[in-house]
Amino acid sequence: MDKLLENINITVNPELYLKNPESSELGKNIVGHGILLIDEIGFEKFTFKKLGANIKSNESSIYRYFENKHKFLVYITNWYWGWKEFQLTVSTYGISNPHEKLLKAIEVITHPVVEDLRFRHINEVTLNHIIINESSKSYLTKEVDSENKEGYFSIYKRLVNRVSDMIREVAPEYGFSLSLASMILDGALHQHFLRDHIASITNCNKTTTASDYFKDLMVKTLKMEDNG
Amino acid sequence: MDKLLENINITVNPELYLKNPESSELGKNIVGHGILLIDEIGFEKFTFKKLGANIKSNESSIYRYFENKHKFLVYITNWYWGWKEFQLTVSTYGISNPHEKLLKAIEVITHPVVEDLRFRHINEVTLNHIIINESSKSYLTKEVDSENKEGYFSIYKRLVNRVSDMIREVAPEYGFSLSLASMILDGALHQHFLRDHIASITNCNKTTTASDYFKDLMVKTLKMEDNG
DNA sequence: TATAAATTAATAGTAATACTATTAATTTAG
DNA sequence: CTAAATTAATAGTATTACTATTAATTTATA
Repeated sequence: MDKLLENINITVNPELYLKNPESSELGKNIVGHGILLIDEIGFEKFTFKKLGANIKSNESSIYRYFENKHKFLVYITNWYWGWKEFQLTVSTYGISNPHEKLLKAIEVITHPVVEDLRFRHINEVTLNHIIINESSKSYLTKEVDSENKEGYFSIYKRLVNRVSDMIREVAPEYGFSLSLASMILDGALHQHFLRDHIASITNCNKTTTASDYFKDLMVKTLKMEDNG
Repeated sequence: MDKLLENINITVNPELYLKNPESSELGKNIVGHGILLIDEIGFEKFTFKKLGANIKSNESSIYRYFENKHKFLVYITNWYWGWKEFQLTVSTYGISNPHEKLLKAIEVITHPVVEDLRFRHINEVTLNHIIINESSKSYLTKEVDSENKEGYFSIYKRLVNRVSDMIREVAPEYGFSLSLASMILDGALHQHFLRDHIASITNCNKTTTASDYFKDLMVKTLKMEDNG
């Protein structure tokens, strides 16, 4: 399988860019250093001018790739969820037991990210920080309905559906598989945020992980302990 | 009890304003119309200049009350959670059965908001929209740690703790009461958002409510059906 | 009721943001 | 080798998010 996975690349909705950033060195630099800069100064203070200075390129050159910083954020968010979906597919592929499969999926979603060397221009750990701290700003906008129609969130929706399907395989009679799946994706990010910044209102920390919490929640909600 | 409740007002951290907006007509106008304007155009496009035009007052007059629009958002978010905490206290006050009490709390948190005529300058239904769509922007910032120290989120944290306490009364052996409580508060907002904008990844709608989902989740997670 | 104090309004100004437009220089492709 | 495509550089604009100053109005109190 190794060889097969080497030349994987994550496909992102072409609506999100003017020129595919994967198609040139400058493009990869924009994405790679854009991620580092957003993590450093936050999305509000992030501008293409600053990014241009950062990569010793020009503001206007970046505008040839992305229309504005909002689309840039949606782009990297899509990339992240595409990457997660890929990991989910690979790591649950061989598992036939539905219980085991679902728990593995929860693990992939809730565990801290580690660097993926196959994508050298992207630092996935930093990207994960951005997803935790900034990604909700990509959909909490007045344009969410039109952007949803344009398919800006389709990768994320597909991922929720995959998890929902796994839930239904374990508990066909459970009526809230979509809500549970979407809550786990969002909730995991939220718990990670609280652990790092408002620790007094979460039980998640280094020893008790978010994975532990969500696996326990899943087992109890779907009554998985009885017939595993 | 009615008389007692008539002159309630919600106390918000004075760090958040320069002059208490409750102390004058202009101040109440700023808050009341600020809420309507944010709901109308979104927080990103909201400016004090536009709000000034809206209430036929001057931009600089608004700056006498609030340092910037971020503090304004934190202020109205605090007001909202203070108001919710008050509702929670009142509606669970007489209930001695812990199961019943917790389910009532979940209901208060997850049910759609209705207007509270005791606060005439604030439209709570609109404010609830803002909490769903914009409130996470009040803490997803680079300043979250220092603002947390200054007590910007203390009302919210107190509310999470109250719910967590109720959870522990029902299930003392459950180890994730804080995470569960914080997830319900955040998750309820998220499910409401999805219902309104990305409906394909939630089971919540007019007939199956977010309340139904979260109550079911609570009952199963804490095994409340066995010994209620 | 006069007058001082406090509040509110109005005007002007600034650095930065989020772009667009144009032209020049460089690279790449057939 | 030349045309096309890409990238860089420069300049410009409306808006944002404020600050500072002064004037007008309201309110409190002696």
